[in-house]
Amino acid sequence: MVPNTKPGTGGENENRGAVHDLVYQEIRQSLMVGTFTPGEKVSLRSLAQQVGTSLTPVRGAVNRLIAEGAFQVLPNRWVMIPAMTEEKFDEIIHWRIQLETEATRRACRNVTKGLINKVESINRKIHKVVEQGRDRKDLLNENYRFHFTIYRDAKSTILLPMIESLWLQCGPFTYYSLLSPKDLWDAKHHDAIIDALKSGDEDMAAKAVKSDIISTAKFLKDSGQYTQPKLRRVVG
Amino acid sequence: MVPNTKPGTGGENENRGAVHDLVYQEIRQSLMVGTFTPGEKVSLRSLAQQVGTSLTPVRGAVNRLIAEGAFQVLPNRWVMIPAMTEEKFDEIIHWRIQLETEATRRACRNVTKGLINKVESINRKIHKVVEQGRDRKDLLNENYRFHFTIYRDAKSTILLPMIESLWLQCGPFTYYSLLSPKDLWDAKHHDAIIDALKSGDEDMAAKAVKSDIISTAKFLKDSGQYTQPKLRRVVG
DNA sequence: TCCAGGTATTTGTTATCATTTATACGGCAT
DNA sequence: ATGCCGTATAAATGATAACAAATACCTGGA
Repeated sequence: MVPNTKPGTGGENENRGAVHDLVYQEIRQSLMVGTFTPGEKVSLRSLAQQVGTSLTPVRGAVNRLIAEGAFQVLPNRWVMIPAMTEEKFDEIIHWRIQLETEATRRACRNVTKGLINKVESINRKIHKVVEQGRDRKDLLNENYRFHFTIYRDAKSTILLPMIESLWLQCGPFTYYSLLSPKDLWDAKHHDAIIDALKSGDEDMAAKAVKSDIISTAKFLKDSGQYTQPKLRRVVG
Repeated sequence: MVPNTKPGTGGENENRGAVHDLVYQEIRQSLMVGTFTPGEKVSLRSLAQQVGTSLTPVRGAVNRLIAEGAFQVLPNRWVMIPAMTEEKFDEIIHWRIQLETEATRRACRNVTKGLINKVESINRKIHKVVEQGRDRKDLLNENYRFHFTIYRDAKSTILLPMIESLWLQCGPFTYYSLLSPKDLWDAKHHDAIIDALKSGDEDMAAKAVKSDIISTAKFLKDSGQYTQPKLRRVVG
């Protein structure tokens, strides 16, 4: 984060006119990586202080995240990370299966060598991280990259935002469930997905993705808890 | 729209603290009712002038609408009403069927006399408007109310926003297709939906909703055109 | 007549300030 | 000691101004 320049001051940042996008990405990343806990309240001012800009771009980013379901507005007009319930989680998983299998099918139909290479590369990295043990944040990021690299090739402006929204809605919960180290999540279905992409068999690809989602969901449900802390202030 | 009060001026409006919501509703209404045409560019300042506020609340509303897919951001950072293509339309219809049948099923499961009364009342109004001829704007509004009165009773924070988004994305196109007066759209499947709700038969309800969506979509595809004008300035 | 370059206008973006509203804290009465 | 009321603090919200970039327009030359 660069700006916070006075109105008149030129500001020595390239890529001007996109600060709220950077803020959006930063908050989104924080959501995916456990900086916020479900049920936690956040204030625009603390976010602004965190990212080092004024409120304006933060408001833009937060508004977008609210519309995407990542944040929730309380009657007080305060913003919080939605709590997760089992019912909600099951519903999200249900629609993730519907939408993501279809996206995978479409990606399968116009599969290219480039896609294969990209997902194989990402998958290698995932396996390496899993073997080496820790670093769950990287795991979450790479898992996201793995799936959305495929979904993007579905070339659908309808599907992609809906899937993104669903991921965003279970992002914080996912991280906190992953914290409980009973088992270690491995990306064991990823290879099946890649094989299906290689063979161009969309039924197989859809089945593999479904298995991946279900097994990950089961893993989360086993290790996660729906009780939400509601403690923790975001900054000082 | 009331405000545009100078910072110091008190401003004699009730319901303060929700201006951007009003703006959102107003723009949304405009989208549903044909004030904007697919492919048209809109500027924040003209919108602000239209609704009589400063840019700030407009920006909030527009950001939300962008996230919901109702607006689209061009590389220039300009905002436009997305154009509709046949492929996109088919995809939207496909998912509308999936999501709305499920929402209807859920509403059917916890159906109440209150819901029946509400939808019957709305449906009567629709039939009256259809008989009397014109007034397409009212027709669109009441049709929206009819369906979402049901969907809201599905009590799902996951489903409802997704369905809203899909409606919003085909809103402007819907109106413009409705302009071509080859036939007149009638709500002929609404009665079947109501009957199904009354009997609590969720399979029947789902089937009725699916028929409604398909027939409405067919109507739009017959009368509508995907070519988008791209003319028209929003105001002076 | 058509094209190029420069200026003016439009538009988005951000920062700042004023206002309002809701929560939190502290004192008073019971 | 506990509950209620008034003040203080913190929060979102809206308006405005300054800036940057892109577009539109206008002028001059070929």
